[in-house]
Amino acid sequence: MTDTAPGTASRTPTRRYGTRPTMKDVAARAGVGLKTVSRVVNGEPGVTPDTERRVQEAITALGFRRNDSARILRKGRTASIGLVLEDLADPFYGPLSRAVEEVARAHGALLINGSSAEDPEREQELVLALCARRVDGLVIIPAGHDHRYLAPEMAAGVATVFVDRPAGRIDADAVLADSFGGSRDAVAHLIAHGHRRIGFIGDLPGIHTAAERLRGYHAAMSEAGLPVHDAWVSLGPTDPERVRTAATAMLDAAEPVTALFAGNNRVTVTVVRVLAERPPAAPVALIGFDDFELADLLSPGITVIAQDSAQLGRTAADLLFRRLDGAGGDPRRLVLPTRLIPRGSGELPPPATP
Amino acid sequence: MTDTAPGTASRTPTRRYGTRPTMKDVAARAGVGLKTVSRVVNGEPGVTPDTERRVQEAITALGFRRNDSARILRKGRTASIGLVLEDLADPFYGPLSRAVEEVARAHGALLINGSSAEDPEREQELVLALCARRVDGLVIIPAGHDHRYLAPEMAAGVATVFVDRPAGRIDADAVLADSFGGSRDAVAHLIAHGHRRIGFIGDLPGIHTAAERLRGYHAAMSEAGLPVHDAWVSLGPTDPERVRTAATAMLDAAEPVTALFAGNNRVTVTVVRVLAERPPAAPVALIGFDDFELADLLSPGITVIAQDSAQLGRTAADLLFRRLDGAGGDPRRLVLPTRLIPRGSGELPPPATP
DNA sequence: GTGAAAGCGCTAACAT
DNA sequence: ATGTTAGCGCTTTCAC
Repeated sequence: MTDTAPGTASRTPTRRYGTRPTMKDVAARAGVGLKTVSRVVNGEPGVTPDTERRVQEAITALGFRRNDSARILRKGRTASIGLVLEDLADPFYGPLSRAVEEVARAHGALLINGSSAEDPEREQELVLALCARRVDGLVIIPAGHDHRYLAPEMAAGVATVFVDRPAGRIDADAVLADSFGGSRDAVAHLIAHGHRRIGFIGDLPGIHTAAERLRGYHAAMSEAGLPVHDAWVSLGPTDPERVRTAATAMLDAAEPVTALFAGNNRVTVTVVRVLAERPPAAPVALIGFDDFELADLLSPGITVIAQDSAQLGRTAADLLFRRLDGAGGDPRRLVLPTRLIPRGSGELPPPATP
Repeated sequence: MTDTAPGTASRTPTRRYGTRPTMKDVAARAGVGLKTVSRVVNGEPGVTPDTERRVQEAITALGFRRNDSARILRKGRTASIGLVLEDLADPFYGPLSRAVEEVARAHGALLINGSSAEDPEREQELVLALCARRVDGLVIIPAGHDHRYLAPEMAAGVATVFVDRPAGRIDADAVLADSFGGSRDAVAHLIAHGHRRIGFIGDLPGIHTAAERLRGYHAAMSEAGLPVHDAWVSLGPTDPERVRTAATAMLDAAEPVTALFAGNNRVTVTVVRVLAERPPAAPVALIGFDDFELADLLSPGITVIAQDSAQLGRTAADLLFRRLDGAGGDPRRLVLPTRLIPRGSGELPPPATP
């Protein structure tokens, strides 16, 4: 890892790892003042081309790189924003975080991010760590329901925007998809295609989007004058086992559901697997909330309620930087529309009843 | 957003946003010395329960949060690592970055990440920005081919591990999947099932993995004594249009290929679409490098060469932290095995020739 | 056009 | 058990 000049028997003079040259070192080597180095490094005017060259030489010779920690300490702004999401590996959040990053980049800011793993304590821990780093702002996909711990930080000037789910017990900017409307559309679509017994398998009821989607389901059913049996609704964790059990129970009941509405992409994928294992003679209709790759290539294609997660991220980040640029006013709540994409599975009719 | 004490007509004394209380402020309010506050904040011993309580009260009353920029400046270590990848939205990198994050978290470090968008300049810009922040270490999925710009940083003690692709023109740790072996296996599998004319559609030839996969393709063909026609190989960007054109050309040629090997997940998905649009009478065999969700639910299921991207990330991060803990020695290159998962598409025979 | 001095908020080293 | 002093590497201010 260390290289020695060819023909040199002894090691090159020991260079302590972790000790980096500072502006002072560069100044000494170039024979100029500290401030002149600072000017060159930051491209400030007022330096002779000749001195600038000498400083540049010293910089490359020494391998100098400005220490941004010191700079941040002095300037107060970090040019970085924090992103806290639920799970980096969830495909729904990929486009979202990428969009946030693009906006941050356009504003010359770095992205620091972490996953809460849907754990409120971990979310708080992460958020406060980011605050200690003095990020200029935060984009949060909340896992918890009580964000009062953020009040002092926000009062101190940390701009904060919540995405996908609103903040709990605190007033803050939020950018959401229309979970209620999208779900109502989905269920109404199934009803329009003749279904009367429709099941809903959703995420944990504590999660805002899950509750909204359930509300949309109930709204569509009641608007159509249809009853909802307890056995048709299942809320819980989205692990395959739970979803599989729930779906099977609804499909094997005495009066089975003829259509299913899946509350998010993970649920949908598991339901697709369950349906694929059942006799194709009596196909079950399915609509899933969230689009996913290859949904169109399955047979039948999976009808979904699509929300644009990149748009969600972009909108949130835009709002954040507007706040950072001094935009005042009350906390805003932006709700983005969803879109029903019919692909076949949501248009299957119920089995003919004699 | 601002609240006023009830019964107070005038605004509370203007609190400048962005000005946060410091340890000095806390010390003054608690009537103790600065160092005592530091002790309490950092949980160091040597503080009376009573003074500790007074300090804690002052901390919450003032909304104090330690400024980690100052701390970092003083301590020299940032407890953060940087991750530079190609595209946060690519499903292949989700599990990888999540694994890196988990390891970082286990070591009490934060993750700062950015996407290079497969642009070498942007990669360098990002890496150097992270170095300026004095990250303790870097995990890099390189976009460029010349990483000599990193030499001064590495000499200064920034631990660096490359993942998925090796570093260019510099000696550094790398954790790779066995692209060559996996590809050879894939093509040998197709040959074993009777294919003789096999097409390869891969990524840009400058990308290390793409070159290795091409090499594996050639190795398998030549080991079987089969010729390779130029028209059977297409390397280029992975956008759908390019892949679609390449696949169509190979399939519609006078002597069409009877099987395709797709060089990565994006290519595979497009090829699947192309094949789905063609007459099902003469099915074309397909193996894809990289597994992807729902590959088993398509009909036929898609046979793939799977690499464990989470394992790749975990291994890289583990190595990084071992380096940070002082592990010396020459740069290492770790190669993780791949696994062929037969699902149907790779086992289709060539059309019967009379 | 250039540089010296002060200080950002914290921790390390040394008093008391 | 607690406080004081110095200084991390930079930017700000002001003097030359």
